[in-house]
Order: sequence, then structure tokens, then C-alpha cells
Amino acid sequence: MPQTKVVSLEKLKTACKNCGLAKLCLPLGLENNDIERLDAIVRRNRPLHRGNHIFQTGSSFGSIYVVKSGTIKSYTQCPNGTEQVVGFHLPGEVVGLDGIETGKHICSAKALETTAVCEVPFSRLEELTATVPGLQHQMFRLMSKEISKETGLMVLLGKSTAEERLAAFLLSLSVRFHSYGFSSTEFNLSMSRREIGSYLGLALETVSRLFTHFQEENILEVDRKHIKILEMEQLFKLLSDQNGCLDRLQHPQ
Amino acid sequence: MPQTKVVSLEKLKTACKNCGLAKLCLPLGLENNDIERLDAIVRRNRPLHRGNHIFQTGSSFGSIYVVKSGTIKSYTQCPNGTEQVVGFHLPGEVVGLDGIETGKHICSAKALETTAVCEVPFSRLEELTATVPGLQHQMFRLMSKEISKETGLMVLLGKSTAEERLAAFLLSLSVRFHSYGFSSTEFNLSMSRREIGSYLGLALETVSRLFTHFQEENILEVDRKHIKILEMEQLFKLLSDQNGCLDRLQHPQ
DNA sequence: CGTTGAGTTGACTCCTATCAAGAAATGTGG
DNA sequence: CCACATTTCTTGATAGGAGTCAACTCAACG
Repeated sequence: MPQTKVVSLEKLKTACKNCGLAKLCLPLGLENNDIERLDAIVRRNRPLHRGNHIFQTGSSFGSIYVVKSGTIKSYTQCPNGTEQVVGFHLPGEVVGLDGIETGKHICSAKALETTAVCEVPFSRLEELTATVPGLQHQMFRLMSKEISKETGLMVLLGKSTAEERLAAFLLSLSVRFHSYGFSSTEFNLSMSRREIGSYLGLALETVSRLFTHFQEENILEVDRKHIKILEMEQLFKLLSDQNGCLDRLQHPQ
Repeated sequence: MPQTKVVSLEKLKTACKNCGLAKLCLPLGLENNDIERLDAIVRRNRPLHRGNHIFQTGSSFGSIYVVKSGTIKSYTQCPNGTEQVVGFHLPGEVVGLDGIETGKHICSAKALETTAVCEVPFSRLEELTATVPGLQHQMFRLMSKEISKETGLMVLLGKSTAEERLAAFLLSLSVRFHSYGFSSTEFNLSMSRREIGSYLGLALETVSRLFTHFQEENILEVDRKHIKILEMEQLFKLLSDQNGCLDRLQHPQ
């Protein structure tokens, strides 16, 4: 049935694109009906507005989420009230893997702007990974990637200066935007200076100063939330001088 | 066959204990022959001496490793020569999950003292997880735990003072030793001040000063590598003041 | 018994947090 | 649509925590 075949290939693309799990199934050469099975378990909820939560610390874990558009911030609330940002999740990236172990989420996740996510019920995903050849391995890979990020983070937060941290952050965003088809040199930050600072272990004032500093050096063009990278090479140089371990900080998934 | 049953239960304990994957199979109530299958794929290599590598950055990934005794340090080498310690792995803990994603290890792992590890060939483990009910979920949990550690690390490295970092480190060791049956208040550090500093994002001099400081405050008794915790409560207090997000920094697995 | 590496301690410097005030943007309600 | 309130961002001044440099002690080891 050649016609079915063609239809299925189309389905693959659209289904994967829609469910946001493209990275999960595309490299596999999944069977057509496997794609459909994967597609079938995905819930497409209505878009989140700025400030809406996907889940909160302590809430019971049931699904993982794939960002389709917008930005998700994951964070924890420290007892003294301050929040610690632990991740920004751009389109194509996965949120919620922290909850598998205990069955409860150990951080909260909220939308920084209007954001669409796909919900993948985890128990149903596990049924699939147990039966669809190769899908299990893809899940292991996905989680391994998250674990690898830790290495880059330790270098960044342990050894690097404020300048290096912001450079690494901007390059990370650049690469991730690019991999999803956006410009790698011009984009809008959906997070505040404070949130960037929290993520990078810096005070918001330091982040602000660095933006103006990078602008003075003609490395960036900054207009509030709008960023234009003028000298990508300069940003890279800021990293490679001290450490080159930052490559794996946050690659696209 | 009641007798077989008893033997198998014994086997469960010894097999799990030997292979170091106790945490992986014990909570499952695995079938007897499943235990044997898990046990069968584990390779028991000869003990490592201080300085021996399990794997190095860039080497191809084939197995994960479970520490049976001793300590493994995982680290990356920065271009400028300095090393960044990214983890210390105590008995019962797993090393090497970083390699799944790319098929190459992104850090090196070496023994800090005489150390015994079990090697679990990953492709064979994957065959098992695909067929043994529940084992897949345990693997997901194990990896989720590693991902969760990231959250604690970000708080620790992003927001905490030197004092808080060392307190968190010592408490983490304490809990992990305790969970494996060792004393929670008295133990030997297998890593140097420099390595602790690298892991915590501090200079070795700072670590040294903090040890003497803690000793002056009668929180610790320090004799070179030997540590005795006198005031566990004081250590906890150092954390809870600023942040209580550090619980999950490094729990036993 | 000299050599080597690890650890301690002191003096000094510098990066970045903190405090503070003003500017710009965003949101709100009449 | 405008005035007011609120938040975000910027910029400056100051202070403190931890890094760096350096000298010394101590233990390990051949």
C-alpha cells in the first residue's frame, strides 16, 4: 500500500511536530503505527498564559511535558522566600523528569509568556517504551542528556566569572533557538534580569551591568528584552579562555 | 518447590548485594529468575587501585558502573589544565549515566582509593529492562534521581556561601555513609581539600580555613582526612537559615 | 634524609553582592 | 486616554566574602 506509506510519512512529520516529541521518535525510524501510538497518548491542552503553572513543588507526578512554543521556567522556592530558577525550557525541550523518582515534583514549572505544551502521561509512555523497540533507548538518551547538563552547570556555577556565565547563557539560548528554526543572533528574552541572575547565581544588578557592558563592547545590541548578538566570536572567546567545558551546558535536545 | 523459593530469596539478597544493584531490584519484588538474569549480566572486575580510571572523557560508552566499596571521582578537564570535579560516588551509587546520550563519556571517572565496582553492560541491561516488568521503571527512577540532584546543586552553587556549601557537603556524605551502614558521624574523606573545593566551587584554601573554623566552633573534630561530626544540628542550621532546598543535593540512591 | 605533595595560615586584592536612588516601562482604574 | 501605582531596569557607591599569592608545616615515600 504505497499510498498509506506516503500518508504515514506525512503523519510522522506532523504527529511528531505536534506532539513535540520529534526528537524522541524521528531518529528511530519508528513504524508508522508506532508513531500513531505515540501520538495517541499525547494530550494537547489549551495554551498557558503568563504565570500559569504546569505543576508545583510537591504536586504528584503524572506526566512529562514538551514545550511547543513559548518558555517554561522551572524553579524552587527557598524557605526564606527567595526563588531559585533551575531551568528555562524552550520549544522542543522537556519538563518534569524530576518527578519520576519520588512521584512528586521537586520544583515548580510556570509559563513566562503564552506557552503551549504537550502533556505526555508517563505511565502510558512507559507502556510504549516497554513495547516499542528503540523508544526505551530514546528515553534513556533523553534523560542521560539531562544528567550531562549537570556537568556543564557545575563548571559554570563553580568556576566561572559573571561575564563568562552570561556569555554561556546567551550562547546556549542562541544555539537552542537556532535548532528550533529561529534566529541564532536575534531574539527576545522571555525572562527578567532577576530570573537570569537567579539561574546563573548572580544578582540582577550584575546581569544588568553586564548587558550594558557587552553593549559598550559592541558584542551585543540590547534593547530591554530584545537581544541582538553582534560578535558571536567574542562571546565564544569569553568562554574558551577559562573553560571549554560549557559546550554541553544546554544543547538543544 | 518451597526449597527453591528459600534459596532464591537468599540469592536475591546476595545477588543484589554483589551486583550493587540492590536499590534497582529490591523494591520491585522481582521474580527469582529475573534476579538471576540481572545478576548474570554483571561483570565483577578486579578492584581498582587509587588513580585507576573506569573511563575517560571521550571514551566510548558501553557500561554503567555501581560502586561496591571505595570512592569514585568523576571530573572533567578544562582546556587550561584545571580539573572540575563533578561528583563523588560512594558505595551503592551509580557512575557513567552521562555516556548514554552520545555514546561517549563526557567526563572521566577514577578511583580515589582502592575501589570495587560492578560493571553493567548497558546494552544487556536494556534488554532486561525491556523484558522484566518494573525494571524499566526503576531505571527511569534512578535517572530521575540524578536529574533531581541538579536542582540541589544549582541552589548550592548559585546562592550559598562557602560555609553553607561545606556544611551541605558534609551532611550529604554523612547521610550517604549512613545509608550504606557506615557511621554517620565519623568517617574518612577519600578526597583532597582541592577536590572538595573544586566540587563545591571554592578554593582549596577556603576549604581548609572552613575545616579549622568548624573545629574552633566545636562543630567538627578534624584530623587531616578524618572527620568527626560533633554537632550535627549546627551543620543543619547552617543550611536551613539560607535555604532548605539542599535536601536533595545528594541523597543515597 | 631529602624530596614531594597536601594542608594550614596570613596578607592583600578584587569581584560581585548589597544598598540606594532614579528612570523607564507596564499595568490599572476611573 | 490619562494619571497613578507597580514593577523592571539601570546606574552609582560601598562593603564584604572569597580568590590569589606566598610562606611555612607536616606527613608520606623512596
